[in-house]
Amino acid sequence: MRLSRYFLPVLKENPAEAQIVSHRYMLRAGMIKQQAAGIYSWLPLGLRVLNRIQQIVHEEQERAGHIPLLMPTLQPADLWRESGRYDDYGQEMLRIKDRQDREMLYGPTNEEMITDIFRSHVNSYKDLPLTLYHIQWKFRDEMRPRFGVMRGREFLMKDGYNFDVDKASALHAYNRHMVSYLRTYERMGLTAIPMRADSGPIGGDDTHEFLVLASTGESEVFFDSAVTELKLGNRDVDYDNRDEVAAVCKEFTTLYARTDETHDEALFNAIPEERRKVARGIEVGQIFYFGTKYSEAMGATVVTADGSKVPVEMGSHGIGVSRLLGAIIEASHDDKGIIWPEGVTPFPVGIVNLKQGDAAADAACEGLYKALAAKGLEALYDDRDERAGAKFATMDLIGLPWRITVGPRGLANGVVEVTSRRTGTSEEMSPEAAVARIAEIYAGI
RNA sequence: CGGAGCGUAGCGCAGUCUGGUAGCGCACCUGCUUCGGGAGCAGGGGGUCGGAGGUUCGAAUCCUCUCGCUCCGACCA
Repeated sequence: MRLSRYFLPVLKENPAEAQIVSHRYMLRAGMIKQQAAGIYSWLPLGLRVLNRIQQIVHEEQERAGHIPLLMPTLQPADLWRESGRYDDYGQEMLRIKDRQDREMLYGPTNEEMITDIFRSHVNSYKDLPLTLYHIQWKFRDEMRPRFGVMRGREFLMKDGYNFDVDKASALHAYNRHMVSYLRTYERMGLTAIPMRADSGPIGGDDTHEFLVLASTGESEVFFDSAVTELKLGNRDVDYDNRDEVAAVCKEFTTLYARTDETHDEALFNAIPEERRKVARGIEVGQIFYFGTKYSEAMGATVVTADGSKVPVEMGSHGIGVSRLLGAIIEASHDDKGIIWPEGVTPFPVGIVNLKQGDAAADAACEGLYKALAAKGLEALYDDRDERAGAKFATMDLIGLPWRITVGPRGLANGVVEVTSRRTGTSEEMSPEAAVARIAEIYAGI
């Protein structure tokens, strides 16, 4: 993408309404525009990151054997009357009437609807296990939206629902989700710690929240510092192997890590003092096992091998997709702007032409741009007629992890500069070597 | 929903207390110079001061109502 033809409305000054760093940078980098309290338009740069995150979520869900579908944002009230939640949900649910005076709602979650889909089409234990998920906009009419996309009223969420014939199978689905989530967050450059959580109004027995440590987090968390060292890495987990999946879960949930809801002072104090940490965290996901709460209420049953009819065992599992943008920025930025991890960056690399209009510089930039494109890497080429300082400032703000700087001075020696946004270190090399370097960095991503 | 603030040009703000017909910086447009970390000079365009009503010769400024947004708290992906 050539910046001169792109739509990237960056702001030099901090908008007054933005109090936390991720909100400020998302506004300043031209990623979002607020339309009402907790409701945002996604501008091109923000949409690119949102799409990257969605793609990673999809890939990891499908790797775990979960099936994507898409349910609507609007739902009929009657479905929610079956579970009893139409009355329970309260003011947070946005209720609407259509022209026929039918009661509708803008979905805050989809347990009822997915259960309806399931009961309409599945009757036998032979069709299980089944996990269906979607990534869809939700609306919760929060009392107090805040912090930009971190607590919006309209937000994009991945929500998945497992259907299993018995509790052991459902718990395997729960574990499968935990492992797939660990991998998902790691691919986004995040350390998200699963913490034993409180089940809240959705109800259920087993539940973990995934928290990203950040000083601006809304939850207080207590943990053994050793949990932050755990990494899933590239290990090849067989998602169908119950013991293997359970072992990974055990590895990641044995050390103490809890939110203030479930914190146990006595257990916490048993941790060696130097590893005892109290911090704040951003909740970026949650997994639940809730058994037959919805299947019983809504008549979602299957016939088992012995011919009896049982309500299916269920769980639901969510990732706050739009919130992740904020969480990633909170976890990865400096005083100049955002620092995107390679996995989610809107563009893999930026090209800065220090002297637009200089024949050699222009030609070298065009050459780099095309050579990168040929390797499947779309660079953001700053071809504006701006001074070097302005171009650097823009690149630093929007946070592309790698920058290739091209100027007449370097070209006279046959070199361009490759700079890491994270470390700030630069290395001179030929344009061909620069392309190869960037391609190598993104080879596994 | 309780508490506290704020709405003046695209953005950041001053002006409001003490009423006299709107200003600064950035951004934008034109020209010249400049050009490896948000350039300089000169010129220019842009605002029914959130909205409605009221007081007054006169309202951004005083009064009433209203809408919106932000922050703290209780609730939440």
